[in-house]
Amino acid sequence: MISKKTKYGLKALTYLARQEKNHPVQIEVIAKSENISQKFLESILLTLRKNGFLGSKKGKGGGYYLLKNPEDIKMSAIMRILEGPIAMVPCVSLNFYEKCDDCPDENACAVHNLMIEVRDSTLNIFNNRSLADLI
Amino acid sequence: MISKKTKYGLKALTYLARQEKNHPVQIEVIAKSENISQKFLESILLTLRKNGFLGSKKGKGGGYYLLKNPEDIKMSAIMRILEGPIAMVPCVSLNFYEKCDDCPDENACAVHNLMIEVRDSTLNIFNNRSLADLI
DNA sequence: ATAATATCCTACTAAATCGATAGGATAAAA
DNA sequence: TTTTATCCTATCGATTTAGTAGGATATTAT
Repeated sequence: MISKKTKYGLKALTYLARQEKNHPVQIEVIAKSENISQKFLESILLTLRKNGFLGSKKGKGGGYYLLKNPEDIKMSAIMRILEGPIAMVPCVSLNFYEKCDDCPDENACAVHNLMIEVRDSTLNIFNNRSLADLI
Repeated sequence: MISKKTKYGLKALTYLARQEKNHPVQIEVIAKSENISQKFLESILLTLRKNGFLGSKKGKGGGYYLLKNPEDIKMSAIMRILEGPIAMVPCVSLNFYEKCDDCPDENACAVHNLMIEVRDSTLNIFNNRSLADLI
């Protein structure tokens, strides 16, 4: 299950992807349109900006806007920033790898190989879908 | 990410799948072999028994054993008992469906359709793999 | 009978995560 | 200089996670 943070972030990004490029949208507008707590969304958009997906403008007429074309923003990149690992176990994650405490040998772990398969199939989707596909 | 409960449960099930059928194994033996807290594993095996995957025997020579052949135990069934929904959002779950508070119309939700795709690809793996495939 | 063995069951707990909320600082535009 | 809107840090209640404690129950062996 993904967190609300991730879900709200995805909805906000698709909202922005539907706008004309470089036209900033205020947090309040997105929050109301998507039924999201404004303050919560504020923090989500902030992390998306800090990670290079969004630009922002302060003052009147300000807001957030996409920095790239929706076609050029891979779902896998978004998911990793918002949700973290795509894999179901840390020992199988490509970007957030961690060793399991209970496994002396990863390759001997039955769970390991199944989870690699799941990771690959999920990644195959997220790598081949862009923000443009969500609209 | 799956919980430790799920991971430990899977490891314990594969341990039992490697035994001769109907030969009970004590919690302690599995726990030590797989480096799992015995008390924690106890509660996991209990839920697996209550959900029809395992049988148990008390007293000396007792323990847990599989009730079906490993080939006949689908990964999807195990995952749903141990982890819950396979889907990434409740509104896309087949067995644990819940409506999203923020979505007036599911079919209009951009996230929804992507998550259906992910669910189907994951389910495709879990439905076509059995406990026997983990050994 | 009774002692030993191993599951059964309920309750509790510390730590982490989640989904926010509060309140002011900062920058840009009118 | 006022208004607007993002920026930033800190806090918080509720829930979940990963266990732990301790005894009740059932089975087997002596």
